[in-house]
Amino acid sequence: MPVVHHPTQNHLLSALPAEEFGRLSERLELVPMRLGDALYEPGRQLEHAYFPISAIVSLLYVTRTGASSEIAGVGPEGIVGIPLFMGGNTTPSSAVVRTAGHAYRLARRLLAEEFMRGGAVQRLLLTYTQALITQTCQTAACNRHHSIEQQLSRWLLWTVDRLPTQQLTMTQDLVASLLGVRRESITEAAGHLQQIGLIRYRRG
Amino acid sequence: MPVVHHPTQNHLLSALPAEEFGRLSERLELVPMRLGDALYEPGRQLEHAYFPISAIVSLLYVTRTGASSEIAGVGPEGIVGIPLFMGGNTTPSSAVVRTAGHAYRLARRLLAEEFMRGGAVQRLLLTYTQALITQTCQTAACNRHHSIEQQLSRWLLWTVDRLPTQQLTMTQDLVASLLGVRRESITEAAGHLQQIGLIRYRRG
DNA sequence: CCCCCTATGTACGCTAACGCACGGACGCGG
DNA sequence: CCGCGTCCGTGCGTTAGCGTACATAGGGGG
Repeated sequence: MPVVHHPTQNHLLSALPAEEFGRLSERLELVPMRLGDALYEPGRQLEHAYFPISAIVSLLYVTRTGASSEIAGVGPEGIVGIPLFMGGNTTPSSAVVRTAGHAYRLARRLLAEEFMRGGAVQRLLLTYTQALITQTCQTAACNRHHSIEQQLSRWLLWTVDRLPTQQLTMTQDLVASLLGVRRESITEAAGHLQQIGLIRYRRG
Repeated sequence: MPVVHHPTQNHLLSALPAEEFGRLSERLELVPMRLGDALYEPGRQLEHAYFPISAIVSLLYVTRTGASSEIAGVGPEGIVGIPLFMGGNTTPSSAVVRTAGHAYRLARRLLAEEFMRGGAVQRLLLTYTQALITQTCQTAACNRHHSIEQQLSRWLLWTVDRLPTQQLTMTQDLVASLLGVRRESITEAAGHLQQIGLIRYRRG
């Protein structure tokens, strides 16, 4: 099967054969994503799918009492908006931009049409969905069994794998609310990781 | 769209139109499922999908150190073997029979073929997959934020919803290993639930 | 250059859950 | 009816993480 690479930084898009990519490329809009932007909120109708280029997006599950936790993350390797082609038009989780950057945006109807053709687009999206399921399973297991320091480490490794540099700008407060723990616990864990020389950081 | 009900206790199968169900019904094998049977183990190639009728199956994620936790459950409303049509032929989780009963079994190739036709089978399977994702998200969030008693309650409610009677035969030890907690913690939580009159139980 | 806002560090008591150890009780098989 | 294995209850001490409160420190704007 011919796999052609295109000048796109999103791995899903660049793995598409020329034909499919050609159909889609005219419909893709390049949009900026600012830190904290909420792409989806639970219950709301989804209107677009997003293919991150340089941005990273968190899928958050927020309980009725306001406690939240990150279920999974999506970077340039994936797509935000899986429910659009899986069936429901809403999602139980919200999607928040965790690292600013850009993404290609595609309207709901166009994605659904292309998915229904059943070609490479469908196959790629389903495979990625399977990978995302795997990620949520890991998250669930980590939430039960691992210490905060372990979870922070996992989170950091996952994140720098998706960044151009090894540097990351983010407050401890934000990390804490993503992991669903106290800010002070992050201070402690990050302090320890720094002390044993695995990371360096300063304000911000 | 015509939805015809068939003499099948599996909700996915009975929601199929007559044509699709007809094609599949000859290929379905009725198999018994005993408590503790391992349908899948991580890394192993999957050979069959299972449509539970009366049985309930746990999807477990087991860490390298042996600690495990239930990611999701599958009863008569669903199917075990989602990776078969999503792409990968292996799964990161294992599947274990948690309540004995029966299921219809379908060979990998046949399920894939039917899925590729893109009709009602595909639509139903994808919608169910979306539902399962939702369930795993909830599990992840519960694992982080809720007490053991809350999680036990959720688990019990989910389970009796999928049983013919309100009765459930299971050792505390097994429940504990599913939830990924100590057996003693279950004793305590179950004892309290009994004390305030929400449940009754005895040995087994 | 200084001030203030925000982010980070630290300390203390509290609770949920853990690990371990053991006592007791139910119920099945002989 | 008796014994024994399995399952359930309980009681320790220990620990990770929480909630709260408050003390520093960096750094951008006036």
